[in-house]
Amino acid sequence: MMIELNGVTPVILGMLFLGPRSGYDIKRFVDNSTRFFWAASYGQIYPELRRLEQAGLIEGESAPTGGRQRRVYRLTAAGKDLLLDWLRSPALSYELRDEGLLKLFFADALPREEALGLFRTIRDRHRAVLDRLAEVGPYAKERGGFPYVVWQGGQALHSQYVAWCEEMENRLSADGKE
Amino acid sequence: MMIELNGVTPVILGMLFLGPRSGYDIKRFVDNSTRFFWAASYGQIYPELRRLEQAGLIEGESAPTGGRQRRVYRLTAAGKDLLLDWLRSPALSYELRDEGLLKLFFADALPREEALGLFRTIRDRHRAVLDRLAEVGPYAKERGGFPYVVWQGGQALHSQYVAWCEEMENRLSADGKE
DNA sequence: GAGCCCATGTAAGATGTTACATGATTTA
DNA sequence: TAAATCATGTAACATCTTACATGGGCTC
Repeated sequence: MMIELNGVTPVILGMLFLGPRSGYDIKRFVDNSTRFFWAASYGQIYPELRRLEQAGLIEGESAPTGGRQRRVYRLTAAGKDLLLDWLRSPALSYELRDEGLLKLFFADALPREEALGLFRTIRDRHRAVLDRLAEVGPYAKERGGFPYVVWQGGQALHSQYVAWCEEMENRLSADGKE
Repeated sequence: MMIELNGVTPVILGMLFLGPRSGYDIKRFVDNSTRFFWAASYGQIYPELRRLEQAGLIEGESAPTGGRQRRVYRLTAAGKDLLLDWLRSPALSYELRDEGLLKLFFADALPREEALGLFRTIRDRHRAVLDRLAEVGPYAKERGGFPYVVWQGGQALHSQYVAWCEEMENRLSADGKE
């Protein structure tokens, strides 16, 4: 019953709460949803599926597609309990690793024109994220519920980045100095 | 001359561009500045300082405080060049790991009241970040330049999180459903 | 003189990504 | 029939954090 949670545990429990899935399905779904704020790789997913099954938190069933092997997992009652425990736990980690902001932080080393160019580069990066979000938007909307709420949050967040870059570039271009 | 850049390389080059510093100084400065979007630990900093010195990108000088050993590094011309190369490189990684959004994503598993409570928890987390930012604000402002620009960006970003949480909680409380 | 800060450093472990291996099925 | 996709899995690698060891100096 006592099981250590690692980075991928809640993702798997949560994804299986949304419905039975294979490891492959989980990976694909993650890449179109939580990927924007929480990634997961095969190297984490497959070993963890077996660990969680051994602990009785999920149950796997062979469900081949033709001759193609496939193992679909579903959440057990114990697994649902653990998901709820995690959702109710006070811990809320937050880690950001943003090379754009890091470059901007040291941009005084660059000639001013190039430094201001960073705003455009960063803006474009977040536009690309917005494009990606727009691609998955229809699925998020169709699904509804909290996943769609979070999708809207992502839009707001990256739109804010874009707006901030444009505002800052304009402001700093206007002044000779900041 | 050919040297691999790792996660801590640009931080060290950038910090030494801002002025000569010891490893300890770098760590302390990072924790009050880039930490918000780019962390660095002793386990990365000290080995990297030696590697960069061997490569001729930085130069260390013993500068003890009384009998207390201390080694202060400064950027060489080659180091400055590498910093500029990095600043001009097109790559801009971005990774977010936000347990708050992850919980929100799976919040349909919770009773509605508790799910809405997540907005308050997340909001408080970002208020705490804003408090931390406010603490270092005076130093950022005094320093000015791009570090201060980035500090303002951090404020905008986390204020946006706070505002979004409050807006969403109100909106979803108003509807019986979303 | 106890406890905290300065200062350097590393070992061990946790974590995560990448790339590949395998093999079946579907699509062009 | 070649290429893409489905599907599982792991080994090797890269990365990063934590905790500790060491020792001097400062403050109460």
